[in-house]
Amino acid sequence: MTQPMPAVALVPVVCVVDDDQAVREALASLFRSVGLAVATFGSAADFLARENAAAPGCLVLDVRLPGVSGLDFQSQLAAMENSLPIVFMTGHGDIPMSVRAMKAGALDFLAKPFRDQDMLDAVAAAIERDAASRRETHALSAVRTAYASLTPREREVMRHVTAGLMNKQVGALLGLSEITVKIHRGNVMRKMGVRSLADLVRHAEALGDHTSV
Amino acid sequence: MTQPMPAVALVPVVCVVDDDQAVREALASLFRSVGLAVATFGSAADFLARENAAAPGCLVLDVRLPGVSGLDFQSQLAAMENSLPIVFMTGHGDIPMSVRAMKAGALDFLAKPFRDQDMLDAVAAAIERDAASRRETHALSAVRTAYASLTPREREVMRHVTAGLMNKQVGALLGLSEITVKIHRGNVMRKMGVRSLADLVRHAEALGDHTSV
DNA sequence: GTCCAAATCATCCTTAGGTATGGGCCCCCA
DNA sequence: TGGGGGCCCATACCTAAGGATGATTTGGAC
Repeated sequence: MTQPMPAVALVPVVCVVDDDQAVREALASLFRSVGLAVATFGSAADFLARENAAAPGCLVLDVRLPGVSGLDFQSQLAAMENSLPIVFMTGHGDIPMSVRAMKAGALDFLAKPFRDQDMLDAVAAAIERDAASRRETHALSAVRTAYASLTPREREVMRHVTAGLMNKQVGALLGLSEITVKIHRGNVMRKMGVRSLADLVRHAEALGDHTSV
Repeated sequence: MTQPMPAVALVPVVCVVDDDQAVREALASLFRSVGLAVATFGSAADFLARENAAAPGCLVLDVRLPGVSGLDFQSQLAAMENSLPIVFMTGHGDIPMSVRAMKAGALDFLAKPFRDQDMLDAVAAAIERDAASRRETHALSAVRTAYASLTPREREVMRHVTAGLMNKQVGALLGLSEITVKIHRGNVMRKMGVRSLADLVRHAEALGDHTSV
């Protein structure tokens, strides 16, 4: 369906999942009319089996799907840490359904028939959110990689240093001399790629928000 | 600083706003049956004029209200920075209405008739969110107060110091001698109530997340 | 005019942090 | 049986940071 083009990997793709081919084609035409790349799928399984699964963009999902429901599929995607923003659409939805989807993190929930512009607005917002999410994830991944290169001892020292303790206090806590703490601390600064304690604290906070909590 | 507040101020209150007195009484009875404090209002204006407006809790709001709609009222509350979580209910709602409410931050949106337990669950979740929000706000208010006591110069120094610059670099940027920067820096540490640069950086981050963005 | 807070700078001293050099111990793996 | 990595410690030296004391200038409040 899509050509293996690595260069296109950074172009946001609107993934349309609907069992009605006419709907898929209509939506694909709509999105292409505003210059968006589109990939269409007839089922959740087809979507999961797609190539270029790491591509940015968003997911336009019919609530009623063959096999698994759109809401359950949303839960599955969340469980597998797929953070692609979802725009739901439905022809026979009700309020509890839409509320459940929104509470589960859906970006929008459109009842058919919807105006084309509403769908385009929702998709544009979803793509923007995905881009922001990816920027944040990308920035964090570098910090994670650096942190992974630390030895256990260095991580202990980093934890206490970013907590505001002095080298001598860290040494007392860990049963080390202040000199050794200094060495570990220097290694931490070098491996984490920071040149100031302020930056190290910020990196530690970014890691803590996603790992230890 | 403030007058001693009555102990009831810390008990979460469920504020019910509905123009139908029968609905108000039924909901009040429901909430009281599980030990919750309740206050009922026949209109948005009545709610805004309520006493003890700073009490924690949540808001149970009918979408259809006399005068202003529940959704517009939600926007008004957000504009006046009232962060009380809102549980909507409606007898004649539709999906776009519920989606708009959820996107605007509503905690839940229940279509009448709803099960009592669903309402109780929604209110319990809303109260919990409010409590968490107030804990965070309370922790931040102390930092804000401390920051407000800084002089303009001290804030500049704090900004550069938390950015990771050395005293001499700050001095060069601000056209000051390193000695002066040290004095300002010491004042910042004292006024902000921190004893380590790490804590100062964290406080600066907490402030920045809510003030500069 | 006087008082005070803010802002500025200086000297002196102490502590803390950073780096370099050198060495020792232990464990795993080629 | 090496070598390497992790971990530990020491001396030495330099820079950075923090605090104390003293002082000046400026601008606004009383």
